[in-house]
Amino acid sequence: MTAKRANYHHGDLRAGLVEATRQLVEEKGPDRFSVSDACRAAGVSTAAPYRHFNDRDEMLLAVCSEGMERFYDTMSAAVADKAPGTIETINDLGLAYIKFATSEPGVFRLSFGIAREHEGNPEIVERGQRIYGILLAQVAAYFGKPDVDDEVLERAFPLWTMVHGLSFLLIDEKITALDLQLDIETMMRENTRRLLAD
Amino acid sequence: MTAKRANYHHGDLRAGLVEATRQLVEEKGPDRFSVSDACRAAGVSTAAPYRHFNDRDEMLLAVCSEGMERFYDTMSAAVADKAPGTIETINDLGLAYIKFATSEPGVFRLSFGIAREHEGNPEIVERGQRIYGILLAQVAAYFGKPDVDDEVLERAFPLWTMVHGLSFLLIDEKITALDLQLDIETMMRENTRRLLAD
DNA sequence: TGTACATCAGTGAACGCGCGTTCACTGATGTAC
DNA sequence: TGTACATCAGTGAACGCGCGTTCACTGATGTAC
Repeated sequence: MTAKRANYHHGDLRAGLVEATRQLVEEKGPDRFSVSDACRAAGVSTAAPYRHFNDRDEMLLAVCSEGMERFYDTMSAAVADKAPGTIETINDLGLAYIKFATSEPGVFRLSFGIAREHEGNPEIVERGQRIYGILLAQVAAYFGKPDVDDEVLERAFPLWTMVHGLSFLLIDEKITALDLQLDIETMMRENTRRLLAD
Repeated sequence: MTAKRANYHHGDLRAGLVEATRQLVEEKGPDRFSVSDACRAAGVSTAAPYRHFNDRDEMLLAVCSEGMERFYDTMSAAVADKAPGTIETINDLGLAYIKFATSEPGVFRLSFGIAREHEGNPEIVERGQRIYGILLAQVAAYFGKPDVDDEVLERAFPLWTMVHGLSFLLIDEKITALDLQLDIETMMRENTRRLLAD
């Protein structure tokens, strides 16, 4: 009874639902997530979310948004305290990208994959830009440029495609399916170097 | 009435349903496809597919399998009649990959993205290997190797990650979302070259 | 400090919907005689 | 060539299910007096 009384008001149901949603997105993928599942996980009635979200999609949006913030923090941390604009630092940034993708594939998909629903959402777009900005700044530093110019954009982009492609190949298990033996770290180091060469 | 009578037996409903499924996969994505939708599109009752498929997933599997065959043909055609093992040919192969992904994003996702359902399906795995084999053969030729050895595997893989990543960035519209101006062909040519250099 | 009251987060039941799949059936077609 | 019959691809109705969302409600909490 005390338990029941204590739970009538949840405390922070919004956060609880976002966390439940995040976990379900990881378990089942963004498309298989259901509001009912999240309610079950959070231990509330199926009507409860509508005090905090307009609809199902807003719940996913919240997970996406928080996920991207976490992604930004991870990426920032990967370059903090390191010599800016070196191949090693840029490579570490790429490895951080891949690590996030493989440790939170559901959130990664939601943020960097199909996002029909959030397409053009300015908050999401802005977060994406800030994350990409970390790479741009490093590549600018590598080429000794004070600003991000066209050359920096041209040289940074292929680095993104490589870690992005590798992330998807890993989380979609293509590498194990094709039974490819490869040392990700070595592969990354060599090819980050190649992509930055002339 | 003639029409009705003519349609009672469909002729080739299996093919009709696969094509309807393929179109729906393109329109809505593999996850939003429904059997009912496909039946509506093919103009048959919802029970009809079960004469040709065991369940919903087998319909998607058929689309995936046929899609991969088409993908293989496209990739083969991209290198046929071209000097094997040159940067240009390898680059053309990459461009063909990207072109397939962008022209049939639904099928591409079904074949090269999340494929939980078809994971480990030997037919699908074999088709994947054959497709990747085209690249491996070209890279072996580039390095003047008679067979695919470890070095070939190491050098081919980053080429795959690049086109794979670029494909997803294109079909998920990350490039337009971040408002990146870039010439795909130039970007590809330069970086295929870089990835094949020492 | 104690009481009355406004607020509003969560309930529980219900809604209409589209889904995947099953079922007994029907009628077009091909084949044997 | 004409007829009887077996085959089996497609029908139409129904099933149980879980979904997203709405609704009038309830009861815990904070605040004014």
